[in-house]
Amino acid sequence: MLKTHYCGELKKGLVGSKVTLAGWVDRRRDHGDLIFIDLRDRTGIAQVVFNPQISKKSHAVAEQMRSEYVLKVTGEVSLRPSGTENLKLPSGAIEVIADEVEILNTSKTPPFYINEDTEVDENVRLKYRYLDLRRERMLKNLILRDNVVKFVRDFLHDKGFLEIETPILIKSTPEGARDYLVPSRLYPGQFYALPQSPQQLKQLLMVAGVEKYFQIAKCFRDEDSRADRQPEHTQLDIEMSFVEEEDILKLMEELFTGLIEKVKPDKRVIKPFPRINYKDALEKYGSDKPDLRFGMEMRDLTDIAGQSEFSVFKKVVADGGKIKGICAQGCADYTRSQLEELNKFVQSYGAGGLLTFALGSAPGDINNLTSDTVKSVAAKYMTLEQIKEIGQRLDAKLGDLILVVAGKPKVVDKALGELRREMGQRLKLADPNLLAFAFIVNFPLFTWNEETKHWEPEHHPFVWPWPEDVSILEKNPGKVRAHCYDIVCNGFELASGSIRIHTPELQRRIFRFLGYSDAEIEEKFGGFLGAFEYGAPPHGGIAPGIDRLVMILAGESTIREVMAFPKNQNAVDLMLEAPSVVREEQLKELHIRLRDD
RNA sequence: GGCCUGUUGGUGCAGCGGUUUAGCAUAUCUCCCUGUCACGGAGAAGAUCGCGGGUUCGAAUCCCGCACAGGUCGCCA
Repeated sequence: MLKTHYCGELKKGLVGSKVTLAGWVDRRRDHGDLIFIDLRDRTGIAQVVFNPQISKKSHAVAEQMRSEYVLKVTGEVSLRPSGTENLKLPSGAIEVIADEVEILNTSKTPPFYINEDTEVDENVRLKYRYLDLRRERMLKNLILRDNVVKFVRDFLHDKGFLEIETPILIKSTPEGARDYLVPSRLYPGQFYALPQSPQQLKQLLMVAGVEKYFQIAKCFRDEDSRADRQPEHTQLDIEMSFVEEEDILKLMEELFTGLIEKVKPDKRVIKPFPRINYKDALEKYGSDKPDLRFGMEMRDLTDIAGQSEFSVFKKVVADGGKIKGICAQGCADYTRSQLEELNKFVQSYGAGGLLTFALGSAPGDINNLTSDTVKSVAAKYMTLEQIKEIGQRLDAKLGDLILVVAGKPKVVDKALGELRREMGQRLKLADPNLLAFAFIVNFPLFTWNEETKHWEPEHHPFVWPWPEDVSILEKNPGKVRAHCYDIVCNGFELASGSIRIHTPELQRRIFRFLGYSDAEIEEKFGGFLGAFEYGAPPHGGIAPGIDRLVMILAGESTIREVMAFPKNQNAVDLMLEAPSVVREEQLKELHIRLRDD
């Protein structure tokens, strides 16, 4: 090794000993005769002093040093003269008096600050990601991610899980997201697909008798990116045989609570994780991934508001719609332009508009509400009693603002749910140190797609329906319940899993119901179903997203901040400049001719 | 594909129709400095204000189009 110690290791105990450090120039402070260098490596920063009276030669070298130069320094660890200690640095009580130094490499002036935590344009950061990762924030995120993955591996190994790799080149299947395809050289016109997840493979491992499997698995989906979605992401893929839903949930709760305790002990977790029915989540929060760090639950007001003379409400009720509201505490003083902003907000989610009731001006009991202190366009078409009743249902007080959306049930839930999220953020209702985990359970097996006019799997086609519902599978598909569960945390879907179908008959029946012909089933899933003829055990699993988990733990707002080399929103790697054109010979080998359209 | 936001020296920001010769901070370069730690001091260099059109006597500033980026809807079993 070119070094005997790491910068972050230097402690008072080493005073008097000779050490050799190697790292990067974080900062140089040149006092003419005396030069201080903050030397940085992965573990931290150590101050190196170049004194011409100790070594004229080293001092001359130090005069040439610039930010990010790579150095090897040898010298004695010394206590700093009293009064010059730096309490901000862990190594601030000591310094290294350099007597030998070598510049291992020079550096151009970096395009942005490595040694300061300032916002830098993400294009520039991604282009120079190798420099961006030198910054403390990124290094911390990489270390956190390593800690998370290590904990998970140890935890699952202790529980008897086998870590098994599955291939990256697999078969394209219908359903789900758009596949990334890889052309086959040996088979003209044929393609591999990159896995959207190792779903079928892990089920086949259960048929193989592995019983407890996990993998830190790369997954690929050729869909548009978001703050929490990238073309490739990492899942903790888990599958177990002879389990019931309860076993998986218990395991996950133990994993996550243990993990937080170990890697983020400063975060608060509510135990046990609440379990919320899918239907209730939509009803109360308008989302299947609610942020449970704050309340502000939605309440149905259709029965009250529908009684009023307000034409908007009457029409919505006549059309079979519903009317729901939330209560924003202390927001009765919102200005017209603030309200208009919120109106636009709900409209962007398809709602006709937002109806507001400002309840008085000063805080007080809702029963003291008077008609002249209610501000709302609907007020004159409603009785004071009706407005009070709405307020009571939403636990509102005087001084609060009631926000109401009316329309088609799905649109109301979506728009008001997003508004709840937005208001929670504006009012800073969510405790940043709280991790509000919850299980979302009792999903329906199918969901009706209005556009294709088909029933589609709510989750995926391998989910085990409740046995007592199997008889109504074809007759009343919307009523079939699924052994399917999500883990949500702070408004993000962190994991998704299910107990799987393990008999070929039922699996075929589901495929047929979803509209596949027997020939298609054979072609797309023949191998998979064949395996199930040979004693497939009951099994199930779950797959938490590592990127999202680490993002939440790191307090970051995009998963790009916890990935070493992410792509931008348009799926471009700005550093490698991928994707790129390839040589004509490569295309020829792959039997590919480009279309020009 | 739709909607919203942004684009000003290397980086971060200000300027939002007229003494602006585009300002500030920081980085960079030169010189000075033996106890700094976001060292300090003096000086220098560095920008056709994303691109293209238009309005105007006059545009970084107003309008239109385009590009790029971010957020989001659609999409994401």
